[in-house]
Amino acid sequence: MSEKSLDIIKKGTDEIINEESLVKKLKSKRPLVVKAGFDPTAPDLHLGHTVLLNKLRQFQDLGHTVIFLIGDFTATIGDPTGKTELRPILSKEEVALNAKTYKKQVFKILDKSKTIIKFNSEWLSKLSASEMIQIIGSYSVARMLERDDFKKRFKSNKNISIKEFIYPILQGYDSVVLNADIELGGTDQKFNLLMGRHLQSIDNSEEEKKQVVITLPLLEGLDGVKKMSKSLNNYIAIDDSPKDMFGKIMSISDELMWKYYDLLSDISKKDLEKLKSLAKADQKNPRDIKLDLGVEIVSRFYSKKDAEKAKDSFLDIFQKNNNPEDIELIEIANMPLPNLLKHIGFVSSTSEARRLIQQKALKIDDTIVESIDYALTNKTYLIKLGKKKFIKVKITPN
RNA sequence: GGAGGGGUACUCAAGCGGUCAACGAGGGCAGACUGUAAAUCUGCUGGCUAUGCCUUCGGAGGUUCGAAUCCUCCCCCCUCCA
Repeated sequence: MSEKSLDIIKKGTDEIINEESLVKKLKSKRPLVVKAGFDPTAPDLHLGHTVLLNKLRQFQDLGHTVIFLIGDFTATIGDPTGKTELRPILSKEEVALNAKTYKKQVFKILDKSKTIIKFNSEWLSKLSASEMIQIIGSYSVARMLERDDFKKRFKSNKNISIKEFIYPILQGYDSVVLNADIELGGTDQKFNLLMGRHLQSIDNSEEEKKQVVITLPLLEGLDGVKKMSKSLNNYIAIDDSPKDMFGKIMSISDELMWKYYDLLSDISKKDLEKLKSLAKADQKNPRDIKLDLGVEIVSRFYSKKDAEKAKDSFLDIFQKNNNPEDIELIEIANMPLPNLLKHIGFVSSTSEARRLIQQKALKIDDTIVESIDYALTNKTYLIKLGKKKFIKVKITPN
């Protein structure tokens, strides 16, 4: 192992437990088993996931094997992290379908030849009750309550299901089964990741038996406060079109931009500091720095050309206030405006459409619509709702 | 098993027989200002065939001219005791 590979691994991590052990493992020269768990729901990968995926990719490039673990069994329990709601249990078919989507998206980043996809139902669903009890018996309630989330809920008299105690234990047990050398996860997963170490060392407490835990910073979503996630709808999906991706990046706050640079861009710490000071000294407009970030990120998932195009189109629409040139055209039968807006999916109810019209958010052919009763005739119209939604509608006779 | 407290819209949280589609805060959306940034100001924030109608206050019944508000049963959460 070279010093360099350790540097690569360490870059952008939050914590490594423990580093000494990591060095030892890397020195062994054998391909290490690097595990990371994923939820079988919500297969829409977003930039938050890419922080982790990029790190996995680095391990692959250094010759190690990644186990992409789909927690189809544990998902039926519900991870206590953050929100408490129990998730709906997915059918086998749904899980398979989601896994397929994962594969499609995840190999935009990971090296297929060095990735093993596993489902933890493979072994967890076969555990007998006594085996299960044996495993969970190795941990105590007191230690469970060390976990911040549990501690808080316990203190404020919120419900904690016993089931939730089992989740981290099973996740840790996955590491035992897979013989994981290293497990990666977000900082919010630290407790769960450490559980792997605990379980791996029950029979043999040598440090070498334990997986190295590497936590990565969480990426805040577009709101700049909460973790990027699909359920909060504050995410930039890997699958977003170049335009959408670019637009979303431009909508983040300046403050958040630096974090995105740090976690998502290839820029060196030094260059980043330089950019920051330039911005601070008013020598460079933060907006332009953000434009560059947009181009860099979009380029990663599409081509440089696509990224530049997205940028140009962005500037054209929002700086020069032009309409995009490639607006979709649909044919539709004539109907009252609120219904039409609902029909084309711009709003979820006619009531919402009415409200928006009253608030002057609707433009037809670049003119604000003043009345809900505005009637369309058999022509083609350019409809703009809010700042972002455009569509051309050709009204056909009923 | 016993005693008590509680379940209200996306979240928190008022209301405790009519004026409640439900105060307030947060969030979200739209408008103004801008750099689709932040900050700020304004409005909106159940649905519909829409100045009216329909459905919401854990669930099911009931009392009443009228219920989120009262009664009965059930479900769930919390606290204390066992």
